[in-house]
Amino acid sequence: MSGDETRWLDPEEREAWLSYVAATTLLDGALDRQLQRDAGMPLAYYQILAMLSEVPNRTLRMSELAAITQSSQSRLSHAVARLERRGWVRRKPCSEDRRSTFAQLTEEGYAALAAAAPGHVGTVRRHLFDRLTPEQVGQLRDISRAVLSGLGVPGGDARDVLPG
Amino acid sequence: MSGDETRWLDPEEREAWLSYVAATTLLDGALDRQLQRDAGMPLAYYQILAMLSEVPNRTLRMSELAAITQSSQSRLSHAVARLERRGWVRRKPCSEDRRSTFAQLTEEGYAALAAAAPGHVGTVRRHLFDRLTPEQVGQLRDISRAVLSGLGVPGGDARDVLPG
DNA sequence: TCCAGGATGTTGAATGTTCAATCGCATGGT
DNA sequence: ACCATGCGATTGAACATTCAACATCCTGGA
Repeated sequence: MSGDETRWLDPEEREAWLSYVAATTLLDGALDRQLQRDAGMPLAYYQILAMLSEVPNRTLRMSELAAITQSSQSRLSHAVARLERRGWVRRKPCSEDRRSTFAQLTEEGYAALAAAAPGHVGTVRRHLFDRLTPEQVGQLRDISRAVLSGLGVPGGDARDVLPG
Repeated sequence: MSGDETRWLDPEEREAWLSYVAATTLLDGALDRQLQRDAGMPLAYYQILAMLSEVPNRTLRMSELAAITQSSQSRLSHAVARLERRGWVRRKPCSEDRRSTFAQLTEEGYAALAAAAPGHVGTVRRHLFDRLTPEQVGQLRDISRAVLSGLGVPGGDARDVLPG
């Protein structure tokens, strides 16, 4: 608002930032390409299916699904529409609150997820966890949580990848 | 190739992974929205302008610019086309190798970048560095570099944000 | 010299995401 | 009971990215 008091990044921060940006961009791209190539879906869709797969009845309200996948409602709505066309997800109206819609993973959707999971997890492992020490895994978790707490997300947990 | 030997994520890895995915997704979204709102450009375009701004003559070959911004050539070509329409970047042919094209930051582009930089850096600081200890900044750099080394990127450096 | 193969860059179509507007429904206050 | 307000979800248009195909040019070897 008033004077020019921008605090620029110091050299340590700058290096960390550049490495971080490059690493996340490339990692994201690698995961996306692997899934697109081997399973015909982008990473965002895999995450939707994965979240649904781990929940009772494989069903969630659209708004809950949006929250758990860090997606806007609009984005999720478009995504579920496309997943529905592929037969991987089914919409069902909610009788208690008729504004709500349930999204349910179909059998075909579960099968597609189960087929995609090993390749996806393998890629995550190869590109990320195989290169980190156990200490670094903990550090990554703590750093991520610190960022989340600044974006209005409680330190709670969630689910992904596949059920046990 | 043979039996089902998928190594799933253990609980530590799983937690780290879920936190990481949520944090990067939300951080990316926050940075993108801030820039779009305050400067009318997505983060990817900011990074293109920032890289050009820190290089002699504010000029790079398209392929170099693609490499330094972790972008595919196609993506960069589309992006530069749009930046050119806005008057922020100019293309120039390369006489030594006529397959190549130079991309040069215009004065207007530099002005747009300079106007956008304080808000962008402020957002990075608020959402990321203000929440990390100095140790964690170093950890983040090391983790990112470990990932980069597994994706065919040398541990070298690069530039971003703005020149000094 | 000639040409095969690789490098550089662009293009169009298909796909995915964002933004703003909108619709129907629920809730709480009067 | 009424209605203002806000929530849940969807839609269409604009925007951005990916993928495959293409055009152009360089390079090295026969």
